[in-house]
Amino acid sequence: MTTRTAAERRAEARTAHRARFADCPTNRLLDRLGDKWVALVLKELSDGPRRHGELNRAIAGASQKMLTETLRRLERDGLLNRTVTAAVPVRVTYDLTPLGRGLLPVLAAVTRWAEENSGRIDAARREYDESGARDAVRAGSGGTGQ
Amino acid sequence: MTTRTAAERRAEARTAHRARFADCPTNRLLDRLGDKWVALVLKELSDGPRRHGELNRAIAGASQKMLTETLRRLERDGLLNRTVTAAVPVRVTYDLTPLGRGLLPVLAAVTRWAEENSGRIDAARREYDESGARDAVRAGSGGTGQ
DNA sequence: CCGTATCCAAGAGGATACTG
DNA sequence: CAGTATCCTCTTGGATACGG
Repeated sequence: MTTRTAAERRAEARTAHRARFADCPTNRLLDRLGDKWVALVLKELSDGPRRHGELNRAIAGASQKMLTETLRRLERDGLLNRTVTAAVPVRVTYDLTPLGRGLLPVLAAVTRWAEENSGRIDAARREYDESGARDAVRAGSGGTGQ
Repeated sequence: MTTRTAAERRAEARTAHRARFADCPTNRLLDRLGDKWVALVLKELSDGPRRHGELNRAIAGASQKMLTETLRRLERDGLLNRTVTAAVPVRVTYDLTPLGRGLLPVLAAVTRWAEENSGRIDAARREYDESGARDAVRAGSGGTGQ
């Protein structure tokens, strides 16, 4: 019985596609960058090393938990270094690795586009929300429809 | 009674920071780009218009619900157009607007960096996971600690 | 063919309190 | 100062079934 239902075949395709998806470098990166506080942390560190407390104050919106988790993930990915200096009280500094620094231009490109076009996006949203998107219905000749 | 506790002042700072955060163009864009299927949709449409069914097959990992939601959001943001041709069955095509097309180079920059550096990230992760991150503890002289 | 509605599981993110 | 632990909420995303 090699006969699988259409539903089964679709389910298989899903699984296969998702496996590839999880490995895709672009999506992995966008996933990280999409983490709520990653961009802010990278930006803050772009000026030089920062202590934990400094980051905590600069990125006041993040809970301490989220800040720590974000820093841990970035450290694990090799984007920043965490340096513990044994003193009382202990001093912990974070700074970007060369790898992390290499990401800054990419982030800058995102930022530039975002700032140049956020007005257009807002305008599009207003139009969409008002006009109920009752647009562009072109009369078709009733083709095959595939 | 203008005396607020430290906790209250921190809570206020949080709220204020989050308001600014929500308006930040960069974070809004990263938020969209972080949506699980946005990058793939944009990539697929970069070659030209696509029908709903074509996207559904090309991006087999996404559920129909997510695909539709993704497309709606992108349409609302003015990044793509949705064109309905009245026929039986109905034909719906999506294609990038100039605004959406302008985003492609940014996405390309992300993709390029990701592909060039995903190996380094994987290496960093392996090292981090193995060596338990018992690194870089430099002996301090017991300074002020701020 | 295209889309919507419903239901549901998993995870992200946050508040708070406590430790070295 | 820096970090951990706990608990809780809300959002994301997926499965499934139905409607135009």
